[in-house]
Amino acid sequence: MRGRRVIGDMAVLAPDVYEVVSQYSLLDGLLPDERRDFVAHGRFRQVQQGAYFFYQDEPADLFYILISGQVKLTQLTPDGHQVILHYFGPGEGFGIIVVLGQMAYPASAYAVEDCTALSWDRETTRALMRQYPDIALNGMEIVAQRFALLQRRYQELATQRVEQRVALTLLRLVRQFGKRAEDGILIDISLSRQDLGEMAGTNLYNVSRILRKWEKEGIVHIGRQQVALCQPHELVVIAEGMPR
Amino acid sequence: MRGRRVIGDMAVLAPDVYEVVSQYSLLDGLLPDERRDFVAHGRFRQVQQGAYFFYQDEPADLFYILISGQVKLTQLTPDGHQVILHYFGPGEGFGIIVVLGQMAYPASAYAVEDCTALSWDRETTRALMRQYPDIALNGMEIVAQRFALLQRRYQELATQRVEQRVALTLLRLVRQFGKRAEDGILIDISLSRQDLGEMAGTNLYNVSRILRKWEKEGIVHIGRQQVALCQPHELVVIAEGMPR
DNA sequence: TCCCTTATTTGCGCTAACGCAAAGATTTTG
DNA sequence: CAAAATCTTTGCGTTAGCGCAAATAAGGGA
Repeated sequence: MRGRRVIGDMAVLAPDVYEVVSQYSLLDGLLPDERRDFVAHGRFRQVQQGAYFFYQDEPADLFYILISGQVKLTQLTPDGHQVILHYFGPGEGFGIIVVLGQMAYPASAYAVEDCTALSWDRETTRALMRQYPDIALNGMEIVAQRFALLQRRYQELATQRVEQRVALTLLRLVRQFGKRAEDGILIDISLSRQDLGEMAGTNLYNVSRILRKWEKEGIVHIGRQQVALCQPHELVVIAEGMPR
Repeated sequence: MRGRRVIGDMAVLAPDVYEVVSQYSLLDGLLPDERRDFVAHGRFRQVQQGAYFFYQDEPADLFYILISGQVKLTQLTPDGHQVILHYFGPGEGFGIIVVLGQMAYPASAYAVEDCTALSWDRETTRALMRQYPDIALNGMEIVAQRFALLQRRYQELATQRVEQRVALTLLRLVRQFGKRAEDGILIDISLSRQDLGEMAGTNLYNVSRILRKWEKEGIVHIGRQQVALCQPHELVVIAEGMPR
């Protein structure tokens, strides 16, 4: 992140911010000037590592597009269990689904690293969607994709066993956060066994046992809070098949 | 359903059809004439019991609002497991989330009973949303609610045990399809033990055992393909609490 | 550098849940 | 009305997965 100057409520942003936001598929089909208008309505916000963009059950009044950093979307159950619904990286939007309703955030957004983001409030978003209907339509498409993904994860949780779900979780994360490394493709986020458990619907003990087994089979390389895939194809086999 | 006359591609519909559709929250904030315009663009379709409105993986080109009957939204896994994502009753829309994207239906829509519905194709829907931006905004809200519901079910599946999930499933169904009856509140859809299992993420044997236990405790009345709740509050207790 | 905190591994016992099989009940069909 | 089909119940053996406990490893800060 480079600097910014604030003029009234709006932010005149460094060029790279515009780059990141305007490439988000929410703005597909808009002209450069329209994109600039959209970005100019966003308010700049920084959230430190370990802090929250918003909390579950709080009124949903802002949606965000992440510029830099990583965000974890979590849900806490009344009995203290936590579930990780999604990780977001730069250029992805979150809160977008709920900001238009009069509802509360159904989940909390936690800054895994120091983050910068732009935010838009409900009324601004509504106004922008009225002015540029493409934004609303693109929004629907983004939501549809996230919905389909969640449905699929629901189905997996209902029908697949733990080992397959961990494999599926890793494969999804590697598509989103994979970076080439010497020892395979590294999932470039801080990811504890606990985190993986909360994503795959199990506990840290099982995750540890499974990763350990895969490590011995040469399928993955694991370290503290990180996983790298050495033989992704083997994971695909595990994720799909495996007689029950 | 009363009669209909088809003029070109559009349907001039009996008043009760207009009633059902125009009360759907998708049309909130529209004037009666605008609602009529929207409804007039819908195409009438009948689907017999046991047939499908659409199949999973087929291109998503139509969305529907159900006029009469019941629809089950299901997903089939590669290894043959079925999951029930949702039941729809009259006045509810389905396929609405995906029709705007270029995606395939992520699930199949099965007619549990003889059904009648109106449908709109992608281009018509886009055009109507451009013309009446409220429709797009309402659509976002509907989607947001369905999304929050699915997230919650995901979380339940990940953290609650089977008995609680069955209780939660029944409580949700009773809110949607509950009808007063002599022996309590009947869930007025055809609902086998298998169906309940596919909703709650378990198998028919466990569902049978659990319902049987509750029957003996006087909490529910069960029959072939049906469930009535006698003491809903007891179910709430089971759904929430229960030390692990 | 050492200490403290946090993350990971692994053994172990336990039980919730699975799923076959077979019998019983209810509905549909010919 | 009998036979077939479908749905439900229940016994029973099995096991996948849970979660405590305790040891080990790896950072991070003073």
